[in-house]
Amino acid sequence: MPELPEVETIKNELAPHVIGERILAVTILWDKIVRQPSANEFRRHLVGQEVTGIARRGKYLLFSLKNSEKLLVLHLKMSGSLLLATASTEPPAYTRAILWLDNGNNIFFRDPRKFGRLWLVNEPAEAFGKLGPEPFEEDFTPERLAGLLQGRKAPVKALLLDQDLIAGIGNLYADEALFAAGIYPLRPGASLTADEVRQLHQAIREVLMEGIKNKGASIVNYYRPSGDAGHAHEEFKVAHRRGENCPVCGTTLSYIKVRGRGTYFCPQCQRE
DNA sequence: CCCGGAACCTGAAGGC
DNA sequence: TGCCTTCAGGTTCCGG
Repeated sequence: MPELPEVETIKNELAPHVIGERILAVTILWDKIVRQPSANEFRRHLVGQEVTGIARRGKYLLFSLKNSEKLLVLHLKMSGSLLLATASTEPPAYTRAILWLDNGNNIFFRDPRKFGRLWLVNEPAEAFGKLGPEPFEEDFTPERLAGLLQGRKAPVKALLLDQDLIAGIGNLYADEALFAAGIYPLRPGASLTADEVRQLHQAIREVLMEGIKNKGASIVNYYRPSGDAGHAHEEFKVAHRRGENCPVCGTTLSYIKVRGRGTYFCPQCQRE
């Protein structure tokens, strides 16, 4: 599913079609997609509201409304996408919810695996609790990263995926960042030197920035609101490149599982 | 608190 | 072809 660069792309490309538009109707095709409140209350509160803005926090999207203090919060999880369509377009297969807008730019929330969720909340924390710093905010410094890794025995890759520590990094960009920093994914968090932490900090920002520039990575189930693919995966060095060679040294890339997640790295450039 | 694994879902792809 | 296993970009819950 979308990680930070994909969610950022969706936000950017959705915004001009959605901000200032009124929600004429809400269709929920699978009730459990609405996490809070009930599907009925969710629908009732949103109908007639005007969308005034879209923001991203980590991998969450937040829609603000004109005549309500409440926020519409959304998470796409593994397989969700938001597709824009005109009123005449049929909802694609696996559409779980639809927002009908008064300019005909309806939003289809498509999600084959049914992991995605919607919330209507007074405070963002009701939807996502505690989230770590945004990678591009000023408060995310190398020192802050060092503090987050301090005393942690878990693999550094697992820590990068922990949204309580840093918001927005997912499985693909974690692999890319560790490769760019030359760090073996199973290294305990606390074992990184100050220099390695600095490199990792810079690598995180670089790979995420590159991902945004390329409009996200379309490996499975990621589409931009237009239905187009992103291009970030074409630039990936190791992520999801099983059996291929390291673009730096030519060594065959390794594949292991870290906390159940497929992990790609170069055994030569990222030594134990 | 920290850590690792299972659970939540469905479909596609690969091996035999 | 058919069947079985593995894999897929995430989060949450549960046990140690």
